[in-house]
Formats: sequence, C-alpha cells, structure tokens
Amino acid sequence: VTLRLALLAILTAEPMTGWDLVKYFDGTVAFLWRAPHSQIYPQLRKMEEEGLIEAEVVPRGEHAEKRIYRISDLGIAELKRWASEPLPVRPQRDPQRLHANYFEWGSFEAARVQLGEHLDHYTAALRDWERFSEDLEARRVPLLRRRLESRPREEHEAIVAFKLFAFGGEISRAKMEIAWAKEGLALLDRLEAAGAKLTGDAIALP
Amino acid sequence: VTLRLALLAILTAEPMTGWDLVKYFDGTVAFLWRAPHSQIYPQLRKMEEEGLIEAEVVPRGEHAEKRIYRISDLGIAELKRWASEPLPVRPQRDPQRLHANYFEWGSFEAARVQLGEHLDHYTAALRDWERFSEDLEARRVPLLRRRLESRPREEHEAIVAFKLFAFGGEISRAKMEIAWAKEGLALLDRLEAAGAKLTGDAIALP
DNA sequence: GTAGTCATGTAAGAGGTTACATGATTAG
DNA sequence: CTAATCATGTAACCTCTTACATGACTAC
Repeated sequence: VTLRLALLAILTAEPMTGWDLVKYFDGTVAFLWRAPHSQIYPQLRKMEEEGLIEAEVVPRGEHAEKRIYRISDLGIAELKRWASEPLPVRPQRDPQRLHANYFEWGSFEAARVQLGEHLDHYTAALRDWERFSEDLEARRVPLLRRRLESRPREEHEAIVAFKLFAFGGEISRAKMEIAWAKEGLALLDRLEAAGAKLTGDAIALP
Repeated sequence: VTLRLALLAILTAEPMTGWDLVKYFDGTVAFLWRAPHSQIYPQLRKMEEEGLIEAEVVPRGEHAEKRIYRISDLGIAELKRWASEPLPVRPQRDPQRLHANYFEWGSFEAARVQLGEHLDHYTAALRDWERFSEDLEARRVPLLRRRLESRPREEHEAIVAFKLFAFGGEISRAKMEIAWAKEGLALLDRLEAAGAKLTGDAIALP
C-alpha cells in the first residue's frame, strides 16, 4: 500500500509519465523508498483503473506514445486518508543484525568484511542524505519547488520541516549504523587478540 | 534465505519440533526475526527435502505424531557458508519515515498520534531488548546455555559477545527511534504554535 | 467437560526482486 | 550511425501476511 501512496504524493507536484516516476524512485525519492520500473508501471495501471490517477495519452515523435499521469480528486482523498490514519508500527526484520548474531559460524575475516561493507554503505548513505537535506533546506530540490508553488505560503514551512524531519531520521539511522559497525570491528580485534575461537573456524568447510 | 538460516541456527542448539521453533520465533528470537507458523512448517518440509535437516517422527500419545528436526552435516555446512559470505547490504524501506515525510497531508493530531505510537513501540522494545541483553550476558537464556554446552569453552566468549553485539544494535536503533519521535513531537508543537497550516487541514475530507 | 497447550498444516493475495523483452527518439 | 535516453511492459520466483482449518493431549 505504500508504493501507491508514494506515487500519489509525487504526482501532487505535477503530472508526469511512468518513466519520470521511475527516475524519482531511482534518484531522490530512493532515499526513503525505492522501486524498480517492473513494480511501478503495473501499479500505475492499477491505480488508473481504480480512478486514483488519470492518464493522458500523448504522442511521442511519429510512432510512439506516452502516458502522462495526473492525480485525481479521489487520489488526493486517498493520500489524505493514508496520512490521517495511524500507520501500524511493524517490527523490522534486519538480515544484517541476524548475520552478526551468528558471526561465530564464520571467521573473523568474514565478519570484518561484512562490517566493513556495512560501514561503507552507511558512510556513503550518510553523505548522500546530508547533502540532500541541505538541498531540501535551501529549497534547491526541483520536485519540492514545484510542490511549494502549488501551495499557499503558510504551508511551506511545515512541508519543508516534515521532509527535513523524515530525512533527519535516516541520517540518525546512518550514524547509528556507522557507530555499530565500528564497535563491531573493535570487538573483533579484541576477541581475536584475546585468542577467542569461533565455531566456524573450528571445522573446515567441505 | 534468511528464515532458513535462522531455523538452522536454532537447531544447532538441540533437535526440536516445528512447534518449538514457532515458539522461539514468537518469543526470544522474535527480537531479531519473526515468522508465523504458516511460514515455518512449509519451510521445514522444504529444508528436509533438501537434506539440510532430518526429521524423526515420534508418536505423541496414542493417535498423534510429531516431527523432531535435527540439523544435518549439510545444514551445518550451509549455515557456515552463509556466515562466511558477505551479506549484501540492501537499503531498508521504512514506511514510518515515508509517512512522516508526508505529514502535511494529514493533521497535527494525526501526526501526534503516529509519533506517540512510534515512541510507545520503541520504548517497549527497548525495555524488552535491554532485559534480554542482561539475560544473555548472565547466560540465563536456555537456548544459549544449550548452545554453549555443545561447544568448547574457548568459543563461549565470542558466541555471547556476538549476540550482545547484535542486540546492542537493536538497542541503539530503539534509542534512536525514541529520540526521533520526541524530536518530531517537539517539531509539531513548534509548528502549531507558530500558526503553520497543513495541506490536509486546508481541504476537508469527503 | 473444558480450557490451554501442543502440533501441523493449506491458501489467497500483496509486495518485492531479477530477468527477459522491445522499440522509439535524440544528441553527437 | 551509434550511444544514451526515453518509454513501457511481462514473467518467474520468493517472501510475508492473514485467514482458514483441524485435532490430540493434559491439567483442572
């Protein structure tokens, strides 16, 4: 149910094609939600059938066509309904944490590689998120600008603040994961120096 | 692929029935991974077919039977392979963050309810995780005790340390989410006091 | 007897990943 | 002419959620 809401929310800024939406889900929006085109195109068709969005078929060159989607009143109502209803907090599954829980079945080296990648991933993510947050704050993000243009000025502050708040959560998350990975690497050094043995090292792999 | 590994890992402590595994995934293991019985029973059958586990059919009373699963050598090899290979870090999807990103489509009240639930959820989770971490550290957890009994003493420190490390990550996560929710509640107060308007408030719901 | 626990399934459907597939348009 | 970009799909497969379904055993 979340993908459709993200699609509706983006379409509130301006009408666009599936391709444009795919790009957003591969670019800026990807910081919060990502989806491949194989998920987006069928979803758009479904939402069109349900009347949440309306497509305008426009010729593209001489032989091709494209469909420009616009959010309908029903779509706006749906978006508001979703925003007004509490979203149940579901416990998250985290494969990385489970992996760490069972590091003893691997080797110190494997655990180090894993945590190294964890560190790299969140370090890069933190950089991207922080940069994007700055762009948001300076209102340099095209999608945001178009959204703001369509809304009265007294709404602007809240719109920007909520986005900064949401991204701030991801930034905190990234910082937390970086600290966790570093702590893990230190733990590995300590254990190895103390001569600890691992289950996975004890028996050779076939 | 992760559920099967969690199942294998639990079975390294001792052989048990699907029911026992269901209970673990509804109890202690649920802190890191949860799964309903409708997922566990078919998965066990599949793993049995693949030779990762072996079932012993045991009579239960006069008319009933139960299947006690034991991890096989192939299963142990699979568990080690998984622990040794780096697990790709996938970007997480977070519906809560996306929801917060679009708070302007709802009302201050709806956002407050949402963040209140977020706060409650992670406050409770933090309490549970911290309690469980203490139990782990004191080696009061039955499953851990049985695991340790089957392994030489020089492995014990690392086994316990990795589990504490993994749960420590979840504890950090919970603290971060608590701080985020509180920050959000403060933001809502500030915006409302400043007289900010929301898109969702502007137009009445049908 | 009855409530709680032990025990094991099936099925429909949503959501997500990866791969397969195609072709037009545009800028160099 | 050729590469990049624009544009739109389908299909197989896996995971997860929710609901439906059944029944034996045990302690009171």
